[in-house]
Amino acid sequence: MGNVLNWTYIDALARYKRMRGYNVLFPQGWDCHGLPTEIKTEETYKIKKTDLPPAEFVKLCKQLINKYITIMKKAIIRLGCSVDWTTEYKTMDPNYWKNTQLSFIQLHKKGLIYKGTHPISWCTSCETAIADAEVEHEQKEGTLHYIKFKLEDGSHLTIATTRPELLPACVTVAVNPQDSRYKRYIGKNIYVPIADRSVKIISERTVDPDFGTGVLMICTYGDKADVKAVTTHKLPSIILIDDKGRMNQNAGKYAGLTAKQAKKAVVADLQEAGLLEKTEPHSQEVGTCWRCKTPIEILEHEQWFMKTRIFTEQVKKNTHEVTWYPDNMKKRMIDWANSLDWDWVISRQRIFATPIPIWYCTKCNQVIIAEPDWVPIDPRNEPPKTGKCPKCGSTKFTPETDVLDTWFDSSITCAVHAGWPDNKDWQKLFPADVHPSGYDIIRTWAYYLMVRSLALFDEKPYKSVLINGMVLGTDGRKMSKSLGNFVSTPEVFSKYGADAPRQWATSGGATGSDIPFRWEDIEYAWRFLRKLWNASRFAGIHLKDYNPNQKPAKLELIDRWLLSKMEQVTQKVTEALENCQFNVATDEIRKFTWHSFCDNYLEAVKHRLYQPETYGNEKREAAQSTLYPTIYRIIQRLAPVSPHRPEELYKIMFADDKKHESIHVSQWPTIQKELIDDETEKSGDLIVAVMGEIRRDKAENQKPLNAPIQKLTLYSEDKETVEVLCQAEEDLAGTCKIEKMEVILAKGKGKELQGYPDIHFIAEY
RNA sequence: GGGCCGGUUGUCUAGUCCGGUUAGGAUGCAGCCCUUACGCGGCUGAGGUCGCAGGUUCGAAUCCUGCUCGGCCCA
Repeated sequence: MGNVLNWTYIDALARYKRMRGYNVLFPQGWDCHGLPTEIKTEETYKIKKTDLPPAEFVKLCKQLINKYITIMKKAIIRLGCSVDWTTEYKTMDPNYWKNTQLSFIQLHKKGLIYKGTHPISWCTSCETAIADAEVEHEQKEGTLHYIKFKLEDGSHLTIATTRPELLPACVTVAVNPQDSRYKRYIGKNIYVPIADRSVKIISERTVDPDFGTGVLMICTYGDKADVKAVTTHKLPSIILIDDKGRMNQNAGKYAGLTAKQAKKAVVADLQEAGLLEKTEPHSQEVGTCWRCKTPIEILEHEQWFMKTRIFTEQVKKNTHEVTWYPDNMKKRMIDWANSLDWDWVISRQRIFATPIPIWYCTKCNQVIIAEPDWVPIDPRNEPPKTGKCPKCGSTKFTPETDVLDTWFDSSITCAVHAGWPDNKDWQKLFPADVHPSGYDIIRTWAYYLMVRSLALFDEKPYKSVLINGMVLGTDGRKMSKSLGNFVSTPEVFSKYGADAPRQWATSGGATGSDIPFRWEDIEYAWRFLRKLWNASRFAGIHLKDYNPNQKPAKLELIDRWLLSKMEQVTQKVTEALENCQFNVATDEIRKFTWHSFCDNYLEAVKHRLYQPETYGNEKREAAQSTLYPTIYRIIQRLAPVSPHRPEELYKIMFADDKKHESIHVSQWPTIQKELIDDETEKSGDLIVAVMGEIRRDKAENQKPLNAPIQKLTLYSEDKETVEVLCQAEEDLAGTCKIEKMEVILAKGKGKELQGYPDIHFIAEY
């Protein structure tokens, strides 16, 4: 149902803008690459990606993702999204990843892409980098070792660690600046045993004084906190462990041992030196490989980077220039940009992704980057088109086997949709007017689009961002298959069609907020549509002999009341949609339709419609010429949110007269100011209040609603009020079955009219 | 630990930016009603110290401060 939410937002906006006369470009692309697809493929075919050649594995990934695209496309069409399917593309198609590679080459030329080392999570058993999403966390029993670190004055501090084998990689010792026990040691040197060198004690407020002794050793790298500390304090890194999990030459005499063996040896040596104070059992959360459960190591590896931090100020400036719906979401982007510690790591050690168009000369190590006219190209299958190394002339090359981060594909979508790089005039459609997104990916999609667009084109990628929240299950938690609070979209569609869930999506909460899934809300939307259908059917019966082009009839107060309200509501709905306040728009349409129109107006004119012989044909025509534009207006305003039912009604009731191909290309109503009149609305409200009061009175007296009232006497001391009541006497009497009615300019007698202390009445049955 | 969002009737939610309406709607609950569109309906009613404590103001759900409890994202 999450897709229903975000797709409804986009489609409602597209349909609304189309009715406002815009030639809306509504493209659709499928983001295919990435880890989830690889994992799903492995699960589905019960294989490991290393079991077969990369090209074969990619083929399976494609098959699988195509299957899901078919399903999703069906759902989008079923939802009624007005996508222009001629624009459809998939990021895994060479035609698309050609663009991704081209953008890589351009950025490389601009000097914005470089290679550098970076800490990454690594599985020493699978010998591969793994993404954060692949790291599982499990509770493990370990041992906390208390180790003495000597100070220059001969005293010592004791640190607690679960990984004594990392002592040779200890780059600093940290204490909390608030900790009165250790404050005075900050800046002093301390001697690291085993490593046989001194480090400086630093102040770090993330150190928990209650853990162990409150003194923490920072190693490269024991955990993510170490990575963070190294970055913030600009510390060196000493990598101890190799890709297979063995100690390297940095471990000195422990080189060649496994981490486990090394731990044993180090502990024995510490004990011998009298530096091991004590040990105690300790339960801790350990990151493990999702596939083989081996504890992960954080190692440094060479990666490709894009320079992003140099754009931070520009990103912030442009973010402020973008309109955010809702506005507070821009903070997430600003905070994110401010918090970035390092540049964007764009390489991935994976298979199903856009290849990095790079080769290395086997002889002289020269880096060869593809020329713009070579792409799309997969270095894993093809040598560089020059044939020989430009530096040494060698003809042997090693391909770059790393691939690009999926976000490198999707961070050029705004430009690609506009026609870049093939259409010369792509800048006409760039920046995009709207970028739709869930708030959970502002830090990725919205951010990467911005930074890439600034780097490539020196221009922001979008003028506005439309944010949708998450769909919550009936238990109030984010809806997901694993939590078991999942409701499938086809199930909802089969029970209620598409229009009702769309209304649920727009009315479930303010734009950008999470909305809970509730069957009751879908049902309400469905009942509303049925109500509209029945009201239209009723109107249709009475409009059979109505000619929209006939000369306008003289309207009664209640007619003018409805038309004035209709204009006001149209104005409110228009403003709401202009600001992407879909909930406000939907509420206004529903309230007007159900209450003002159905409950009050229709009931108030039935007598005129059914009995022209009593009330006169002119009054029937007045009702007709109010009904007709009102229903048209209702379905027009509803069309962007719930497109199907309004279209059906349009075809039945209006198409012959209005002659648009569809209601969705009809012109959005402009406000007819001459119909708005505050006095009329006030007077009409009074008449509606009297009708309500009579209903109440009948209910209190246990009378049926159509029970006749022999005589109704209304009292008011206000002359204008009396005039208004007299003016609507016939509609009042006709609606409430009042046989004789009297309005008296005098002090009140009888019951008070609710909300009008000046008006009293007596009903005689 | 950092950031953001939220706490409004039994339940879900609008309103908060820009202070003043009888705090709106839905659902649930109770009562009544065959009313020439709709009983898959209509009418009527009950239900709220707007998280807590201060402050600003003639006036606070709304602005400010602190606290508290949830949720999400990032560490």
